Amino acid sequence: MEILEKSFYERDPKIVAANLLGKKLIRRLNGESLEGVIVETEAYYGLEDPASRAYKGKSNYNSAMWEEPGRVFIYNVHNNWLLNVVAHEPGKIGAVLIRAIEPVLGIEAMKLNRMVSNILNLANGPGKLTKALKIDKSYYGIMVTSKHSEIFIADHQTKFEIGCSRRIGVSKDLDENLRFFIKGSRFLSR
DNA sequence: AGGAAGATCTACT
DNA sequence: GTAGATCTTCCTA
Repeated sequence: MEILEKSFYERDPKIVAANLLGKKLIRRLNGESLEGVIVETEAYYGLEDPASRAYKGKSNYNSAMWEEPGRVFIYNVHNNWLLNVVAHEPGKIGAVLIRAIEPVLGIEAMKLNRMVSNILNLANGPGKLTKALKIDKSYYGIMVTSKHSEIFIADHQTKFEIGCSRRIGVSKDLDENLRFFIKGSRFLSR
């Protein structure tokens, strides 16, 4: 198992979003390892993207989008924490939202965190997967490129086709398909 | 003090 | 599949 390096995230957000599909999201919790395969992502840009948290300029809660690629960027919407990874070319702004994972390890712990029993309903949405993995604002800014992090992303061997569509739930979207997903996966958010 | 938000749950057609 | 209620965090004034 190989950790994705910082250079992986130093590219256009949509490239990173598409390439994160099939990778493994790993969460260390109380000596246990909770793992899932990323099956759905979305790319977000900076000042030119009306759906982006960075659209209205830099402030305290979104400053991570300007900073080092490979850091965790977390914010809250409707009582849900959403997990992003900072991703952009040098000097630019951007992040990738992780929208859904397919649970592969630590499933019992995830069920307890979510209080549901159906695996298909464990982490098939951005707010659901943070609950399943017990992720919140306290992890803001940590690097996902280190094995010692509580959250990191590793390479993983799978075969699949990539699908893409408009972003979900966005009131003002760009004229481009910026949502990426594994075709045929049963663990997508819709 | 007021309002908006990249969502979720439930209940329905 | 869609519609409506729900609610915390953080912005703007």
